[in-house]
Amino acid sequence: MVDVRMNGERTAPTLEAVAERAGVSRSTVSRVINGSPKVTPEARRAVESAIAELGYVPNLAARSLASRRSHSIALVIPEDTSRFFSDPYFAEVIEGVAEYLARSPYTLTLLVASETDPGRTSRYLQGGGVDGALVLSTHRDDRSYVALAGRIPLVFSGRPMSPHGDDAVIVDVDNAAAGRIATQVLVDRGRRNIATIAGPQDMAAGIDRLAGWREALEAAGLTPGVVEEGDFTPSGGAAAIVRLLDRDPTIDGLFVASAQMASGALEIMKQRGIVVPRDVSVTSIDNDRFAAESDPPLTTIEQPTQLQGQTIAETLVRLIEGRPIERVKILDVTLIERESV
Amino acid sequence: MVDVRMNGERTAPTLEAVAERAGVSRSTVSRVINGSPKVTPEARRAVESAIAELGYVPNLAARSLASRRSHSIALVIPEDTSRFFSDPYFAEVIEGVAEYLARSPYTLTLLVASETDPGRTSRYLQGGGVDGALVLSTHRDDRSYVALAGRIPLVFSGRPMSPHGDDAVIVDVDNAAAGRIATQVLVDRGRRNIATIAGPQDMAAGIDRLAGWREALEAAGLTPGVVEEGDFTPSGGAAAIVRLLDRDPTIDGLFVASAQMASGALEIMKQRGIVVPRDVSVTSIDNDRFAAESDPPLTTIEQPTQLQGQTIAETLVRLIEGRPIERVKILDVTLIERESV
DNA sequence: GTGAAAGCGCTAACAC
DNA sequence: GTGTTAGCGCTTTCAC
Repeated sequence: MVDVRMNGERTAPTLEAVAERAGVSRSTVSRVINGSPKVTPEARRAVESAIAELGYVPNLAARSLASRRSHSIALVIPEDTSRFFSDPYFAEVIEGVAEYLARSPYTLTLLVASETDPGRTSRYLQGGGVDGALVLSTHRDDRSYVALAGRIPLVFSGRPMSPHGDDAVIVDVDNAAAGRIATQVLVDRGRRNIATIAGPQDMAAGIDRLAGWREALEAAGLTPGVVEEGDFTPSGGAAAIVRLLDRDPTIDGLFVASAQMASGALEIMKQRGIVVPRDVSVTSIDNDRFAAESDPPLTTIEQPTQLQGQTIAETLVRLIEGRPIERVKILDVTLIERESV
Repeated sequence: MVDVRMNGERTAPTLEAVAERAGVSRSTVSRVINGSPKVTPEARRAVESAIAELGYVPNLAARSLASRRSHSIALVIPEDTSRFFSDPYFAEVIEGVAEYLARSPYTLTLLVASETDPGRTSRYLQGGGVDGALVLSTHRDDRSYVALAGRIPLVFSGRPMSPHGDDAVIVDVDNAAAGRIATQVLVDRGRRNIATIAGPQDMAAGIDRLAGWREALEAAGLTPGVVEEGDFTPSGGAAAIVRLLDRDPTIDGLFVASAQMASGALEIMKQRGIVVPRDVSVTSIDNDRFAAESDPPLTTIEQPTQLQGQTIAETLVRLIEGRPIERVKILDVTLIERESV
């Protein structure tokens, strides 16, 4: 039987067409496609050539309807798009995720969360289109994602801010240690009036890094210097240092919670004739281009960003497949020494 | 009847459960979900509250299997991930796409093309998981995508390099005009020995911009200066200007095919004591942070990047829905005047 | 306006 | 190892 249509519209070949052509049943075709070992070499070859001749491609919807798994996972992009793309951190996480998944049968889908209709994203995720999702934590209200965790496999990159039960799966870097180590460097350099430009206090990373700064100071028996909050961006850092110097022009040490903010702060300090590190020693977090290209280059904390990406991906896949996981995994950070202290 | 399982595993409520609870048929539920007008207000309310009470979410796989449309479109990310994220151009295109789609029933999926298995991406796209795809053109071999155009709705952002029939749908900016205008500025400033750092000659944008430069020079009766090729990145631009000055240190005008390359070139020129624009006038293409933050700020060509994103999205949606489209759409560019000429 | 019935294209027991 | 038989959860004619 030949497929003839009045309008010439071609229909994509189905698994059934492959079966007919190869002279086997649909089950056998399905087995070949899914790599089952229970197929004789002859049958396999017959099916494979039928597939090639027909240019057959399995229908994903049918497959996942029947098997109840899509073999695709989502990485939700919750921030406004422009911030997401301008922050090298996200790019590295994604690289790690993509790298891990390339070696797995899972496809990565970056889901741009609609700001206009937040429910839409969560509906999509619950609709079975993906087997699970990766959520990069943000300051935004992440309650809806936390709630989702009970319905589909979910892994958070960074601790979510919303109250989450003891069941949220989280991969985070040791932000408190990062703050502590970066501050300790300042202490070790003999700095005594150590201020900080903290990250947003509605983000876990912002809170934990500030806590680390405070801990290091207390451990050293020093009085914490002034604190100003920035939004993790260069301009936020610039604005923060202005306020900070207004409040206390006598600081001799400064811990900045992100390299982006530090680069903004450094520029203002240069304008004001403050020489780093002669007048003020500066340390930061993130080993990205902002840290390497600032003037002077920053002594900073490197987070294993790509590893974090790989780890959230691996954890999610294990979660989906029911294999054992660590519910909370904290990754270690490293000190990178440069000229800013 | 109550859903009781030995293992306590909860099953997602189906459309049928909603129908039962609302006391209507499955068809009616389906009509409500899909916004059909042929439902009485009472039936609609009954269904809606049943949906809310059950927390029902339609199964996407089943829906698209039955309706043969997924209401989701893919934006294929073909470049290596890191380049993709470091280029502000892509971010802006995506913003445009996301903005348009937010107002439509379509969901955007960024598909990270697997380098290890190129066929995988194209199989995914053919598998019916998406109704169509957006492809950002690259220097990479894009033959596989061009071929795909015959099988699923596809819109190219930028002219693909591979031979494409007269049926490829393309949205591009007027790169030739961009090159012409940027070069004309140099001519108007009285520059006579005008060189260029061209983009990669295996990318349409690189080729067209170089052609524009040449056209402007010929129209002005000037002999084209030296040409060096860069890879659109700052370091590529730096390397190119070194070679270029080696070949001809007497240039008084320079057209650079991307702001990123121009920022790299500017740095080298500064190092060598070449003062811009006193010694050499420079123009470029792209109005991004590289153009605005370079020293001096660049006179450059602004491409309507976000509009391009909106346009490719709109074109694809129209294509999917069988509405009329312009097969090739060329967007106009604008001159931005700053201090580099 | 509403319901019944017939699939969409595939996987997954189960029997052979 | 292979085929047969049921669905997966939804949309969609087609009668009513």
